[in-house]
Amino acid sequence: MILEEMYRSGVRTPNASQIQQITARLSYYGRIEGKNVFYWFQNHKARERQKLRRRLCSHYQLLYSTNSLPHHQFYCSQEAPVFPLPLHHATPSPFLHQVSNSSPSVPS
Amino acid sequence: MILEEMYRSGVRTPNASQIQQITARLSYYGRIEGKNVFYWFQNHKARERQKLRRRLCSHYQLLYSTNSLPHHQFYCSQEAPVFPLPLHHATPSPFLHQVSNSSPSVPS
DNA sequence: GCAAATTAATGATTTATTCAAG
DNA sequence: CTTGAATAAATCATTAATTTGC
Repeated sequence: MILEEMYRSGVRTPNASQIQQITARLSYYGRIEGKNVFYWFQNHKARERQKLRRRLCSHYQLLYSTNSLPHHQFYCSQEAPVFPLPLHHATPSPFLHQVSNSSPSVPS
Repeated sequence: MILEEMYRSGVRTPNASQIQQITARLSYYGRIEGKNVFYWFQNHKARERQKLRRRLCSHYQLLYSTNSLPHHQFYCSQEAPVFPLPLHHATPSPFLHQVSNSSPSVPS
């Protein structure tokens, strides 16, 4: 419960000193080592991502099968949205505009 | 997924004809233009760097607090790789074993 | 009820990848 | 181009839950 609370409040990859603290706190309840805390966060983070990915996956499969929509933005990790969406519409930003203008090597 | 596969296999700044090819391939799944592919690679490259920088940054913070090593000595420093952790049983991998011996920073 | 068998969850280890430094 | 370090992803191993046949 303590670890999940920490995870919920944003802890993902605690550094050595954080791990120290957490371990100290948990050791009240029984024998535990820093590596156990380390592994817990590794595994928990990975498995949360996995769950999210599965959810999105089935969602997009659904969309795909019903609407023939492309399933862009397949999964997003907490800190880094991975697949950007194709822009289907209008008005590129000035910067983008400039890039595309000065770069005929990247045609539409 | 396709783009990440390409990125993983080394594509970073595709040239015009590469972008053309990629765009053609992706257009199977929906509307997409060359600039979207171009931007994707720009952004993905940048964000991967960002992530790494964050990681290194927190690592440096840690070292500072524990060892007071200057940045440029860090990678050469003999002691103080931080993670992976000690194994307690059976034939640990050479890698982990070596690290755990030299890494007191996340003790049990 | 109650073990054996099966499935799910969790802990631990290995592998693959990323960027930057040399 | 190679190497080091961090760590995400995949996998292996073990423990907990659940199901099944009696």
